[in-house]
Amino acid sequence: MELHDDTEQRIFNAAQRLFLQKGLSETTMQDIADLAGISRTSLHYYFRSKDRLFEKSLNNLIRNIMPRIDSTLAKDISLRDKIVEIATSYIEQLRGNELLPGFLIMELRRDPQEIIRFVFSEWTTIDFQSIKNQMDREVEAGLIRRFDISQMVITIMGLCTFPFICEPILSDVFKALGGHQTFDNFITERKNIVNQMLSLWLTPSEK
Amino acid sequence: MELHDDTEQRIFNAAQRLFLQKGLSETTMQDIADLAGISRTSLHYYFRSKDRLFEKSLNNLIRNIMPRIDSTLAKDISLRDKIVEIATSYIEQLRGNELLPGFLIMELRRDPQEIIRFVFSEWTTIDFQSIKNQMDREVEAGLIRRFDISQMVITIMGLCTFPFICEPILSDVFKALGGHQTFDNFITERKNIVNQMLSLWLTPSEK
DNA sequence: GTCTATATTGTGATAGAC
DNA sequence: GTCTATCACAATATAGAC
Repeated sequence: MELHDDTEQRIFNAAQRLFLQKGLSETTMQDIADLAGISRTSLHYYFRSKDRLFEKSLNNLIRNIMPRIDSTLAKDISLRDKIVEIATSYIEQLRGNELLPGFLIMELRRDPQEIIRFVFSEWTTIDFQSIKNQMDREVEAGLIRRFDISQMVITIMGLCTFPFICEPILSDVFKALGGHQTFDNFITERKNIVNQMLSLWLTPSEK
Repeated sequence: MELHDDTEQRIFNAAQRLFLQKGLSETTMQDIADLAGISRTSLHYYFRSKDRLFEKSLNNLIRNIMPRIDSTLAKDISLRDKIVEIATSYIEQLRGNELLPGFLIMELRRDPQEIIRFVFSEWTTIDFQSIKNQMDREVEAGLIRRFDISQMVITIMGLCTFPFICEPILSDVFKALGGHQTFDNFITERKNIVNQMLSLWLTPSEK
């Protein structure tokens, strides 16, 4: 991301923030111009159209949306430990990007193909075969329960992202349920729960 | 829902379907008129404005969005069995309403207050105190692990809704991961997984 | 590079003929 | 009730002065 000058960067930051919060169609060029402190028409000088500006924002935002798993998968630890580490570090990753999961889902509804293309480009570096091999070995050795990778991906994403998706209403839910936690505490506790749930589930049942 | 005549019903159905698919701002009165087979201006005769039409659609759609839990909670079974039954029957409930979870999340981003009001109106019938009492008794008896109700709600919603949210891209994911399942099989299998995960997690660890 | 002025289109809404 | 004609307005985008 080498942007030519300061103004261009300011516009880009403003656009990203607004798209992230409100999505494409609810964000107007006027909104972006106001936040960037520039006149509406000048946006077109830097970015030809709203669509091009959005596309650039999307490409930048979407990079933080998937769990970073390569380094964990490369470690020499059990598959169960890898999965738990992926999930908990994903929660940590989302902590600084609370709005990303909701944004992803809005995009997924608006243009599923766009998301598919991105997800696949992320997955080219992942060696699924070696995951399956490790699974075979550890199932054989009675260390882990066999699982379907698609289901695992959906499970992890659901467990980790859903609190962030619900963040706008969570503080009211806490009140209703008699609790008095902060969102931050909730997320910290969440890491433990996800850790436990995945560990227990992946442990093979003793016959 | 007693609607005056057939045309009004047709409009209402068209509007609901489009709002569900594309959300409020991406749906135009023209879209609705086309799908209902009527001229654009005639919509205003039946429903004063787009906002009123959307509000009526929302009130109707949102009723199927939360798990139906009252009858399960009233049963004379263990708390663990109640939770598992709530989750699995929720998945079954969503089967006929695949688009609802995504719609809920779009709404939640557009107008969180609206969703909060609705969730609370749904929860007035729930006796949280009796859940807590049952939990106390069963924790005492070593039958269940103590859990936080907010976390449980988020866990169940995340596990159950996320496959439906991802439905538009799931068939491509199956291909990429070498699987060849249908979405329907995936959901059936999902019920087992959610059942297992919740059961295992709620079982107290033996010391 | 940045602005003012303007073109163009799409959308929600109303008035009035039939 | 349903349509045609029209209004009002907001939003993207372009042209051209400076």
